[in-house]
Amino acid sequence: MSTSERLIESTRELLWERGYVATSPKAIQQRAGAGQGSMYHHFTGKPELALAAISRTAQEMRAAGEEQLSAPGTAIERITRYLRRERDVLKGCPIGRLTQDPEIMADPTLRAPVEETFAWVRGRLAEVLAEGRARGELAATLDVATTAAAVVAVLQGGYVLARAAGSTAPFDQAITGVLGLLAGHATGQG
Amino acid sequence: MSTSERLIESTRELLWERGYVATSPKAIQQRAGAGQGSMYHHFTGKPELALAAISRTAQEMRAAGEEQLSAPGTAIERITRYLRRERDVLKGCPIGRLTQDPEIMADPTLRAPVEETFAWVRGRLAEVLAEGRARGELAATLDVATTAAAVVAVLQGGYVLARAAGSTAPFDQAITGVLGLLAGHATGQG
DNA sequence: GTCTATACAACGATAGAC
DNA sequence: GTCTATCGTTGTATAGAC
Repeated sequence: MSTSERLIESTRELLWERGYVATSPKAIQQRAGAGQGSMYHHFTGKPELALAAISRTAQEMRAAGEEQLSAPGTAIERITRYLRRERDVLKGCPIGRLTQDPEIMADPTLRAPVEETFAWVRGRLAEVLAEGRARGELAATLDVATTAAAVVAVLQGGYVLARAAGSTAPFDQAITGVLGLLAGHATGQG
Repeated sequence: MSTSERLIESTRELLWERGYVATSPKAIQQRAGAGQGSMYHHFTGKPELALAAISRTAQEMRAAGEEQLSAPGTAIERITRYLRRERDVLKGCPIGRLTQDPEIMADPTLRAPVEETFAWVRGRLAEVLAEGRARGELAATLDVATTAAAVVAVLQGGYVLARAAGSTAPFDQAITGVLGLLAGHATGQG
């Protein structure tokens, strides 16, 4: 792996573990096994490196989500697979956590991938729900946009609860809870 | 207001706006209108000051939640009032955001109030749901613990979505969404 | 109780040799 | 492309006068 690649991957890990403000160029260099000068040769500074890292993570998250949500099955099955796929729950969401970082939010360039990722997930979930509704699998009265927002919110909030508790249990409970609520809107005719 | 009080209040604001890592003693002093020596006279350092600030915020959050959840009305009405009460949505949850701060999570003393606050909210919501179920207002099949976790998660996740979007709209949608899902489990006999 | 002075490490970046 | 040296600033805290 090239030095440039190692720098980006190290930044991705550190942004996930510690966030932007708490990640220093020095820490990135050490994890990448690169020197000071090497990092500043490949990147203009911390913001440019962070943008490369965040863009890549956003891209991967979207690809992973698309994999679960475009798979065959009923809407509820696909959403269940999306919510229950293997996750590093206690590490939190690598994109969601960035919303708490003041310097990320203050920089439109760094914030854009975060904003786009959540807009995409909400839209994609709403599409899946709309398909289920159109097939008669879900109640005709179900509002797909607000339901999609609630589903993504449970995911993001589940991470918060898990980290607060120091346990994955609240995350699993929240997922089970929202799937139980959603089941009440299935027609049984999927 | 005493200097000590001003220091605690300034710390509360800064922890909310920027988090622990990104909040410096200097910034706290400036906002409080206090000098360097004055701060270190009243507190041993940043961690002790943060503990005072976090404890107070946790206490207030709990009191506010209790106010909505103990009010008269059906379970759904009380939870609706809790979820829809006025909030500084774009600032995020002052307690929830701390779960993303590496130094808060690494310090058991600072983390304890965060953990306790969410444990309390989940338990209290489960009680309200159990009351509604006992009264025949909610379906007997409803799992109160997982539903409570889902409701809190929607709240916390709603903040994340709103900050990512730079708009309160996704927060409101997520709340509307989960209340819509919950309505499907009402018996209509409350 | 509050102030100024001081200390020392870390941060984020630049300079210039190799 | 990578290294070491250097820089100015900020973070966090202590010392000691008033």
